[in-house]
Amino acid sequence: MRINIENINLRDQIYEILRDMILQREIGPGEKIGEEELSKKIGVSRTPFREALYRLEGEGIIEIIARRGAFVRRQSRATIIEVLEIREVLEGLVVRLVALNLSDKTLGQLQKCLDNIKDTPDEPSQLIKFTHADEEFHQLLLDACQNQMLKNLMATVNIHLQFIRLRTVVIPGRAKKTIREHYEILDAVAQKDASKAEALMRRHIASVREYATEHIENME
Amino acid sequence: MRINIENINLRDQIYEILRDMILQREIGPGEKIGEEELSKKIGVSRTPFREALYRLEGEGIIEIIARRGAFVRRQSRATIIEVLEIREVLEGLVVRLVALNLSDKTLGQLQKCLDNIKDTPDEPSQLIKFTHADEEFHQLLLDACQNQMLKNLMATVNIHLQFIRLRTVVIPGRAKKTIREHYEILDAVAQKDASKAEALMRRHIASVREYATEHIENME
DNA sequence: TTTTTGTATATTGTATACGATATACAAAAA
DNA sequence: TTTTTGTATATCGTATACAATATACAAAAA
Repeated sequence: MRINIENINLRDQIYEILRDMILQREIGPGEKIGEEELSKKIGVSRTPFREALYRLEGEGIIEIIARRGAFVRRQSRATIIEVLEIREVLEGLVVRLVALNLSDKTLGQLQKCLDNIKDTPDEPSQLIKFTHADEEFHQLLLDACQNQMLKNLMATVNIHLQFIRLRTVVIPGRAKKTIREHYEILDAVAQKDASKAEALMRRHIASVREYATEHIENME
Repeated sequence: MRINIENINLRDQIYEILRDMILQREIGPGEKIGEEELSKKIGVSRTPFREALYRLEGEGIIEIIARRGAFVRRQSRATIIEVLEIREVLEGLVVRLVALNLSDKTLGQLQKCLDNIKDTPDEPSQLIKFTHADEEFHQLLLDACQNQMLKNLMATVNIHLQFIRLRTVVIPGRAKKTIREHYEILDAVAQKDASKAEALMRRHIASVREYATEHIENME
């Protein structure tokens, strides 16, 4: 018998470092990832570095062009819509699964998450709080859904989403609308009405998608 | 200006070779993929070989254990259900998108696909034909949906499905039921009733999932 | 001046080499 | 006989070395 200690290897660590750097815009869309330069800065050789790059390419985060280099993909309007279409059905599945298998602990966490933000005024200075609350609500649901593969897929989808999330919440009056919809979803989940929860979540996400479809002309 | 010739590099080729080998059961579940041995047999060094392995791990196809090796993942009952839950909503999205954007060519191909098989007797000796027709129907829909990211996700999902597809169709009377359901879906698509098409597809996939839930005790 | 072409340089793609660890097996102890 | 422990071997993880090509820049021609 043997305890499976964490798989400590460089490629996994580098993968996460690069993913986070792209997420945090330390490497922006269209920018090149120089192997020699960045791997040296991190302090590893190119071999595990390139393994990480290849996984990122598989997830559609970067594009590797032979003998030219690895580039962070630009999010075109079409790509954003594609991601949001997928997000709609996957988030719907998440909430359906949660409704079918709800623990008191999860219910409490969701409730608290919404209650914490509900009295915050919808002002520009507070927008980051709404963004965090929004992300936390969806993340709590994801953590509670008992489908590991779905969690993995959503992790990738969320990377793509990160590029537009701030822009979608930042609309006058949108923050309060989001919270109202979250409460409705939570009610359905609490009643274990999986179909209703899924339908509400899909409409919630779809409204974000429709906004993006109309307003985002070209993402930089 | 520069024409983007196919990205000819070894890691992409090796990735496809390994994926197909696993798909065709040339390397079975639980089996080890020896780097030295197999890369030598293919005729490449371990470097691009390992890059391919790392992408496969990211897709959940294999598991890499540090200093032990890469192993084809066994499909547990829980994993199969996870995949089928995801497949249900993604296939639903596929058919919704196709209904919203249907070309005459696609409609013709789908029609022909079903007509070709509809008079085949539902006998054990013919089962492989039903399997092929089933795969072709779903693949035609996927090809026609205009969401590249969805195509990529479904490609991965389909690898996982490959392990159980034959077992799900092989039920007395199931083949004819499948064709009937496919015709109903096609009708909804032809009428451009996206919601109906999606709902029918989801029910269709869900019935496969329910069968798997009940009957598959432990996949080898 | 503008365009073209050749060469130097930098960077990626691939192979090989080296270091670390898990596994197998044999030998010794209980 | 059974269990434990030490060592040899094989295989994986990482680093380095070499090969191929894209890019930049300079020189020459138009």
